[in-house]
Amino acid sequence: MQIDGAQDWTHAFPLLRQLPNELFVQLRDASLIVELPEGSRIFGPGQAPDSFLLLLDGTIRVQQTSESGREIVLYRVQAGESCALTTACLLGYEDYQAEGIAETRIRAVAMPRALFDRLIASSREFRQFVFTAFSRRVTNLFRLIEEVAFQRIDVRLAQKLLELAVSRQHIAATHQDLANELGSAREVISRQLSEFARRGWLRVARGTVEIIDGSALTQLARHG
Amino acid sequence: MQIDGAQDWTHAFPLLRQLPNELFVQLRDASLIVELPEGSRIFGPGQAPDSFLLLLDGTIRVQQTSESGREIVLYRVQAGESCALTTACLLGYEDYQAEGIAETRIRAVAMPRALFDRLIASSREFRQFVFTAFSRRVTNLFRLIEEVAFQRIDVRLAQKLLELAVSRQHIAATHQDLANELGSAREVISRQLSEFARRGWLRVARGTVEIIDGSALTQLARHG
DNA sequence: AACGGTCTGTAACTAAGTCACCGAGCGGGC
DNA sequence: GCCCGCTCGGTGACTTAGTTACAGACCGTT
Repeated sequence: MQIDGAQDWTHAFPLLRQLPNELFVQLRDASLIVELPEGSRIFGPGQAPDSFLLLLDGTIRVQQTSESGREIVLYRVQAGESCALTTACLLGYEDYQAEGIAETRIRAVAMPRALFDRLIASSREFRQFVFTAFSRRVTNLFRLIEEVAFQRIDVRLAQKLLELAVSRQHIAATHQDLANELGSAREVISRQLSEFARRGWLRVARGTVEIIDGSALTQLARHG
Repeated sequence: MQIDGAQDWTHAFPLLRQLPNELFVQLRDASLIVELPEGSRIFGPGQAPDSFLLLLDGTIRVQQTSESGREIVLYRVQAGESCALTTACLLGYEDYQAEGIAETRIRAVAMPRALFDRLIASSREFRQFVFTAFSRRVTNLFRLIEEVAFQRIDVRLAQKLLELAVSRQHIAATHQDLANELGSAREVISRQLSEFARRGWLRVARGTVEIIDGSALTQLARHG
């Protein structure tokens, strides 16, 4: 089965194409494509989602803010992934909330709750899809807890810089941005960056970090 | 529908009694009751579960250990709850692991994976049960991350002491135990306890903490 | 060129974690 | 009882992380 033109968003979710024909049609027809500008708050205090989201384009940053204003990024949802975890949580058990922010302009399929339930009920493939996404997220949350609790900040910063660099050398982020990623404080990050710069591993300029010696960072990141 | 005698474990899970008769019978017949002594490792490096657990009696402690040997308790599974999160994770996406330890002698229903899948597929009630458990756990993980990242250790210790006390005054735990609960270090906990004792909030003896002024602890616990 | 906002640097301080060591308490074996 | 060994807790010196309170640099706008 093929769907053509503007309607065909299903290429982004190969797994869903394995659905039985009937369900596939339901999914295509009952789902809504939503677009949101960069910076939108997708969910969080005051803005609970009423549907299950499949992200087509863009990235969603899920983060938490403390009373004192410090932030930490919990995870990101990329194109081709579902917002399973947070969505299901917010749908299922209202109580406490993380915040989902569109990091870029995003396009997503919003699946009504009833359809989500029907799909879970009727498709082994869809269940697999959802549970795999869940478990990957939870795995990462476990890792995050371990890192926040036990890992040194210089190691975590090195990891994060490498993660943000991905083959580029320039990272566009303020020290505050990096602190928010790690749940640390700006001054702490500034000091660490100065130290890295002193060792010749990188250069800092207003709003950017340029990686010079990636392998040194990699070594530190692996608990060097 | 009623089941009598030794077989009837379903009273612990009222929700499951709402299942359609046919499924209920399947569940009862295909599930196995397992018993494990205190201290057993239920899952973790080297011991993955092959079934979904519903806990009838006892508590399971889910924790993580760092390279350096420091530990942190992620959550506990109590009687009447499912091990949904970790189980599903370990089943779904093998990679990283927390460790599940029987804190007491435990009795649980082990549901084969195939049955779990069948129940998810066929029962709205069961889906609700599983997803609610999931979302509650994830909510708590989010809270844990926030606390580890942003909360002062004295506040966290006060919270933990109150949680462990639950209307009793005596807590049987070594300083190391308390440190493991919070993902902190023994010396840090010892110092905090000394300080609490100095203020007359509690008394410490080898292996126990006796709470004297619960309200002072409560006040601190609420970020006093 | 002046201005206001954002971003970064710095110093002094507190909190948390680490390291190394010691001694107290406790239980078992004799 | 007494000794031995182990667990548990206390302590001081030190490092790392986070906080507070600034000051100054940078940048786009007017």
